[in-house]
Amino acid sequence: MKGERTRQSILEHAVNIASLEGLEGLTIGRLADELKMSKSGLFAHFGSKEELQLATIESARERFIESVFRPALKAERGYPRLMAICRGWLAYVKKGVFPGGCFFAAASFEFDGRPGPLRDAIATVMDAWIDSIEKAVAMAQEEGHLDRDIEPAQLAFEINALFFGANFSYQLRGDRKALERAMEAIEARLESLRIVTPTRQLRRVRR
Amino acid sequence: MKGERTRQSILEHAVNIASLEGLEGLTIGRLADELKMSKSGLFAHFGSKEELQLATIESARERFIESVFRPALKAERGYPRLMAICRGWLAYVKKGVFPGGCFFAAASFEFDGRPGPLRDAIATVMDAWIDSIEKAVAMAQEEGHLDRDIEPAQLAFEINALFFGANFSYQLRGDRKALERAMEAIEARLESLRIVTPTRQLRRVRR
DNA sequence: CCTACCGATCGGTAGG
DNA sequence: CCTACCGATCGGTAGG
Repeated sequence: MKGERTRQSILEHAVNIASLEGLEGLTIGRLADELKMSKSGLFAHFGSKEELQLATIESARERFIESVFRPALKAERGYPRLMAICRGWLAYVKKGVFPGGCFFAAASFEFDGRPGPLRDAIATVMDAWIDSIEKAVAMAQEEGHLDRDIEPAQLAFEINALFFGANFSYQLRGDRKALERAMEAIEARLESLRIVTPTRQLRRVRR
Repeated sequence: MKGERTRQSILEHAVNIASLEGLEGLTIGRLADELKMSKSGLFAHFGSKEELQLATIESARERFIESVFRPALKAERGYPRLMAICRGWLAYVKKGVFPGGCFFAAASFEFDGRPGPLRDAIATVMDAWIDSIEKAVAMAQEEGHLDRDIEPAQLAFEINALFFGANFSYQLRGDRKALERAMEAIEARLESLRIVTPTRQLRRVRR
């Protein structure tokens, strides 16, 4: 039990370091120092640096899901949930859920040229995430909220690109408007694909 | 003269390594090994690792400009040049001008959380690049090819986001359609802004 | 451009 | 969880 608590606090710290300095910039010595543990004591929790990195990715995945994906599931299927995902993602960057911006955007670019288990783990998380966006798009089409002509994979690609572009402009360029720019682009794109039924419009006007 | 040639060949190799493993993953020992030089012989060209990294960024910038920006200047001002920039960027990823995908996308995400001269150098290159896109948009508006209502900074943001999203999907996810998806999104967006029809204006005014 | 070094830090191990 | 250690590699220097 206590070992598990220690392990969790190590990983929370590891995720924060990695989001700023990269997963390769994460070193056991520094992590132990900052947590006032011995290197070997910390090391014993994982067995190898790669296992530590894999556990760090998994911890980051959980934090991401709790912060962005799970809250969005409270919104109604279809257009509202798709919008909740988008607003949630931008809010997650603004809130600084990871101190260095989106952990997975950084990890994706860090490992896209390095084959191995770390790259595979990151790709698996990202595949699942893009798939979640695609599913939200498909649901919006099924509910009759969104034009069926658009391929879910295409729209998911575009939405994710605007997320990454927002993270880039916000974190590197310090563009305070970056998150609003992304939202504006997403809204314009979704609006152009939206199917507004008369009943729905009436309900909106009355509200 | 000969020293300069050696320096250039060191930097070309350094750029390739850094595009795959990151600017921090670039080490003097490995670089010297692969170039069959002594560490200290290579080191003497730069004086410090940071100077090597800064020179690597500058070398990558030159390669990028020669590959993407300068060819696009041959296209006519306005819409054609803006399209040439977009096609050129996607072709540059497809051709593998840098073996690990876009050097500056990777460097941006690697250093956005690490203040210092390297981050500043990368930010300066990216600011200039985004500015080039903005200028191309503004010219297209001046030439009467593009709706003047769109803010150049907004459209440049969107185009760059689609570039980064394409690089991500292509490099990490291995999505062969990624570059076409980005082009499709860019074309759809530009097409929607291309000519201001009376109908469109009416709808806008009413809002 | 080289050989021969330096102290610091890396991931990891032995033994408790 | 610790101390005490290992070989390898890091950026960098001295001297030629």
